[in-house]
Amino acid sequence: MEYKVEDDKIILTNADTFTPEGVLTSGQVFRFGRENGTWWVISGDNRAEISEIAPQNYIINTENPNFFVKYFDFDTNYDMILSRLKKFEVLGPALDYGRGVRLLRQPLFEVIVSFIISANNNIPRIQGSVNKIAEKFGEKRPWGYSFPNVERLAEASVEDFTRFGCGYRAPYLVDTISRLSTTTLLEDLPKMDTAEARKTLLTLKGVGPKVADCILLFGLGKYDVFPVDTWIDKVYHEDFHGTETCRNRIADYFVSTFGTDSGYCQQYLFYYKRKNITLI
DNA sequence: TCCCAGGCAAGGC
DNA sequence: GCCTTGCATGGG
Repeated sequence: MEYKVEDDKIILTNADTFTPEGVLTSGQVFRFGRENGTWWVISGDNRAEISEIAPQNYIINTENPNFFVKYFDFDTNYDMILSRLKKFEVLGPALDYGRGVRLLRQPLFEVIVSFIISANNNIPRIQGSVNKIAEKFGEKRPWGYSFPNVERLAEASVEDFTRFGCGYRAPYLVDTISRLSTTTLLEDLPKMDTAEARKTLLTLKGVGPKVADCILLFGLGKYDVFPVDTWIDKVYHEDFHGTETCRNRIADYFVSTFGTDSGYCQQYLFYYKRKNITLI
């Protein structure tokens, strides 16, 4: 796969390890859509539109090409990751099906808010809540609304988040956003190793083991984690025939098996397990 | 009506 | 430490 950056676009050729479906509908991002064949995604204060101009050839139109090169992680070689994971026979179907999946490098604050909302929730509802947050507290742009920064979202009340459909997570959001806006945690977390960052994240309201792992994976680029939700729980019992019931121990099992490829492995398995559920 | 969704906090032991 | 319970809300 090769890419070329121009002023207002990225040109992607021989894209054998990238598809819009794979990166956008694999449950790691909540502000995206498709309009007559063209996919769009908003991250932070940036928007991109992805068009397929030929098989495995895409044009990504955006005002910030450099942001999206990093966001889509085009400098990481997925052939290497796939060849390592391919040695595990049980992963075969998931790797074939999810060949276009990549792990996005997303803005930390947006990931923390989004995944606190994700707890015991379903993806369409999460999308609704995150988009309403942007529409009420983000900056209006020609292309829509940015996701608010921490200072701006610290103005939101429990009632606001309840109105956005966040349910019982509303007070957790207010508490955690207040803490993030009055400390240097958002600057400090990226400097920590996985264990220290995880321990720190677990002190945030609304952040337990699974949400912490999602933040580490999607917002901090830590790949030695394996978020275990209800779908991965099914994978563990149905496909790996595991006997543990405690999700912490299930996560430990996967990390000890897949090491620093755990995050990638988890995303392929999650995407494959939900293959009959369409988000767009 | 019941079950489910990218689980977590709080309380009891 | 581990185990149980309550929890908002919309969709199947």
